[in-house]
Amino acid sequence: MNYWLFKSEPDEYSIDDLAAEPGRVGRWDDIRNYQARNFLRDRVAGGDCVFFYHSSCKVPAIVGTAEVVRAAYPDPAQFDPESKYFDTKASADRPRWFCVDIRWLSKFARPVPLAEIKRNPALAEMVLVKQGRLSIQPVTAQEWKTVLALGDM
DNA sequence: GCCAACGTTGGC
DNA sequence: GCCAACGTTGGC
Repeated sequence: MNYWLFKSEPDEYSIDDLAAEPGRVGRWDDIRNYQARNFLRDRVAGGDCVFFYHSSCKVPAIVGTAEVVRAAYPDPAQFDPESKYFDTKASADRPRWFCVDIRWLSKFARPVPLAEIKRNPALAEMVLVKQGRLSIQPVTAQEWKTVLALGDM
């Protein structure tokens, strides 16, 4: 069982949008960054736990949790000529982009802002702190526990 | 809206 | 096979 952090712009898809899905299950798609793609395709597995992070907004923060209910499968948008995520170099037998399904688990009583994470010595090694601009990233079990305690009190 | 970090692309 | 250009991401 692994821990992850998934970033999403709340204007596009927020944790409340996930909670509003049928069965609270939503598709995590539109990933078009190779590092993120590789994690998604090769490492993210069913049953893994996910921090839901709101990016590119007023207060970037970890806002809740989800679980992976379906491991990587080809992102349908890459095959759809009408989609802005259409990719001419992708084919059914050689898909380039992948997505997973996740289920809403919790929304924090209190979001844990990026600024606070950066100040916390216990979280100094988080990929979120060390490397920006990565929308799918691993989280350690210790980091998971620490952030949960901060947000879910 | 600027620009920095990262991986891929493509000209040579 | 080098490396500059480019696309994506995302904090500020």
